Amino acid sequence: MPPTVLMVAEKPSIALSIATMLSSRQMNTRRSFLEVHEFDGSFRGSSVRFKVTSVIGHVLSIDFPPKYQNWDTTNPFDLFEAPTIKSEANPKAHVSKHLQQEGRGCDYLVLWLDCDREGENICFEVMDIVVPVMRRSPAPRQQVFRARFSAVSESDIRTAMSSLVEPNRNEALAVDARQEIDLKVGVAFTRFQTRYFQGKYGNLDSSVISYGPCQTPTLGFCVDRHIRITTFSPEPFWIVRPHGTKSGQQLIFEWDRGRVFDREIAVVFQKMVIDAGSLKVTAMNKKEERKGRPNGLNTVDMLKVASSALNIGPHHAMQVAERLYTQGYISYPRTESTSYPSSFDIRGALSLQRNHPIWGEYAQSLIASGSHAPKAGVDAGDHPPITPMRCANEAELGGDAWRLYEYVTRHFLGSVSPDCKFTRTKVLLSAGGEKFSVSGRTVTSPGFTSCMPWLAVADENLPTFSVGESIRFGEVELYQGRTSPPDYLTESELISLMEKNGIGTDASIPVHINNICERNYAQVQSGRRVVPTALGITLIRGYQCIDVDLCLPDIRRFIEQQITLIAKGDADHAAVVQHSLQEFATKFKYFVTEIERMNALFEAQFSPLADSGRALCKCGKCSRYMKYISMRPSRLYCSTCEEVYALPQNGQIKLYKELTCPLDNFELVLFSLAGPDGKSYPLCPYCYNNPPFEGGKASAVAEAAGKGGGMPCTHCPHPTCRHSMIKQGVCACPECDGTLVLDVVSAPKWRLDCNKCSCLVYLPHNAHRISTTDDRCDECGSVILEVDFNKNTTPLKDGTTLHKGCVLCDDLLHSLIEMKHGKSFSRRPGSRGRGRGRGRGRGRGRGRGRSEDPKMSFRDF
DNA sequence: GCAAGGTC
Repeated sequence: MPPTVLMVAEKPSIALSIATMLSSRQMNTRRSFLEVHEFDGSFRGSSVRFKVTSVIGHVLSIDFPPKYQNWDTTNPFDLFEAPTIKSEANPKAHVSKHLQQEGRGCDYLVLWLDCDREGENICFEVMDIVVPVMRRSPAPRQQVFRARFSAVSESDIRTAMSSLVEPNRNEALAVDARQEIDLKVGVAFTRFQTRYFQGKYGNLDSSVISYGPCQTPTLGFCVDRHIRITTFSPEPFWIVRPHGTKSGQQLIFEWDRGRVFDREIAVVFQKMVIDAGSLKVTAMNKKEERKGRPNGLNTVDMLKVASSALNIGPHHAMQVAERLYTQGYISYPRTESTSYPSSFDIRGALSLQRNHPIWGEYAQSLIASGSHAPKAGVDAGDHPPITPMRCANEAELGGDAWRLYEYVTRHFLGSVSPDCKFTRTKVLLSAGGEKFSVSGRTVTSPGFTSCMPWLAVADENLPTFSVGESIRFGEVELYQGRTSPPDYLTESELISLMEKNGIGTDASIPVHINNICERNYAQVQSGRRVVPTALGITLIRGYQCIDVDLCLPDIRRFIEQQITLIAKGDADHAAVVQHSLQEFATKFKYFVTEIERMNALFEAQFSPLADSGRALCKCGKCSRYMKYISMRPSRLYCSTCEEVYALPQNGQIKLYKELTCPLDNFELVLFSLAGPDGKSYPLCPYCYNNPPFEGGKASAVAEAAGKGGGMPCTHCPHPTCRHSMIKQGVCACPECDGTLVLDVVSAPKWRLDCNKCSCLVYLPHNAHRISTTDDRCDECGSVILEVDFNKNTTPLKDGTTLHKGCVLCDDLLHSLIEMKHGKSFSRRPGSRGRGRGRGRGRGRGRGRGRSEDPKMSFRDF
């Protein structure tokens, strides 16, 4: 067996390119969790087996340990000093397992991650996983190499392969530092603000009042513009405008002073001009000018055009572009570069378009002309600019995909076309000592504007003038205008501002814009203008009152500049993190002490919880009605106790028959998800927020109830309450480790709902009543159901309606059930007489502790 | 329920 070299790229597409190039297309591709391309070759003088695969971006992502996940018990300030953990970023993709499998026993590891800081960081994630499982070689031999390439081109890849280096730990550490700072700062501020303001106001309409060093300055830009608009006071101005006719053409001469803001002065100028009687031509100049062809197209520019010209938002534009890419219509759509690599085959790319019904002829003319040097542009060292890779027509792509493809193609054609050339003629004139001008232009060669007609330069005809000539004018108009406020930022302008200020990256800019919209801080309105909401404005004005740094782009710059010290090796990772966090912790502390100033702004804008919502159910502590606040996040508020009770989201909440929880006397509510298959379950507002059975496995049950920590009755291990999982649970879910619970309000389409996943089991639908009993099935241990069939439709022989049986083992019942959102629902063989009886009826009351998992399950088998 | 960064 020859030695093996494992090579890892940042994404599957690059692994494929690298393998294709290095193997001269002679590789075998197999599919594990991700694709692996194998071929034989030579490495450092010996014959080896190459395996090329990839990760999918970061393998790991940073978070706080579980102990710090509880919003109630964690003081946000403690987060600054809390430990952090890294866990698999996307557990479903099994990237870590994939790397271990492919790395086991390998002799060399070559890292082909993108050549930026994030890529360098991923190198170390990969090394941490792969190195421990590699074949151990004699001590001094280097086993891990870094390939540095500036483009995914054959020449670059081969050069990189022959000049391998070592991964750069400092750059990786810089990213680690950014991750930790972003996490701690973002989460601390977010949790504090959310708790503080949601505990006071009922109409904020956002599930979370988030803060982040990118999203908040992004919102800041929008609110800045809003403030400029609302504080704008228009001013009148005046312009002296002589009108004249020359060779039968009407002309308006342009005043050299532009605008004058004092009417009396403007009147004086007007009189001087009128008194002069005519305009004298003082000079004429004629210049060749050009409008430059565009650079190669990068992501940010594509997003800007998509938003401003195609009315496609950045988020959607990226989705469309990615689909075009995976279908082979355009090149990789995420790049910062606007310069074509020297190896780029412009002729070939043009050739692909030569038969296109719309621009085929134009492409042919470019090929024929033989001159198509693009502008220099910027090479960011990542991917080439976005270009078409296949010829396509509207019928094939349709809708937004076609419009985006058309733009990409026209932009490409434009970028390899000549500039647009025109002649500008400017005539200078004077009258009464005041200077005027009039200009015209004639396009001499449209160049790239032929295929990008929206950028075309229009001809402006001008009659012939000669120096010294006098032009009699007709009216000398005193035009009055008013300065007008700027408009809200267009999405495209916002992207430019973010890019200019280093907020986000090409990939994350659309995410940040999306974030501020999702949090109801801003809305994209007509003309794709980003208009901040009352919530967004109030937040930013609040930061401006307390600590303006918090919403300025400088906050991101500060972090970037700090971590650059690490990347360059000028400062120690731990020292920089420590110092930055200290700075932010101080800001956080100050923010907390001054929050009342921000609150004053909220008070003027939003309604207190006590005035919000409608009375719904009674509090178990004070027996008064609590208010249900339907605004996001929906919750219950007891104004007597001044307590907020969280509820499950995105469904309906109703009072549940005025039933009360035996543990705390709170009235139960019923939660239902929308739709015909939306499950519903009862919950006690108090227990939901304070799961009663603490310690041991019972708290694991509460935790399992979902990320919000809420514990509805369908998870409650109460032994005798008729709404508990113990009383209403029937059997284990066949799809997950949850329990199927009778949905008590599902009549007439009776069913069991899993208390964890979306699995549903429809019971006989012609039943008058279905209920759980205290009996269990002898065969499988499931709870016996009692079904009272409808008199007219009963399937029972003698017309009787009452039937008891097990949903799994009773032939009649099992034949009448139907499963939704699950694969199969049947009794597993060989289960007779085991296990199933435990749990039910053995739970104990709140606080007394439990020793046994009350959940019924098949899993013990 | 929380950040920002990769990528699908």
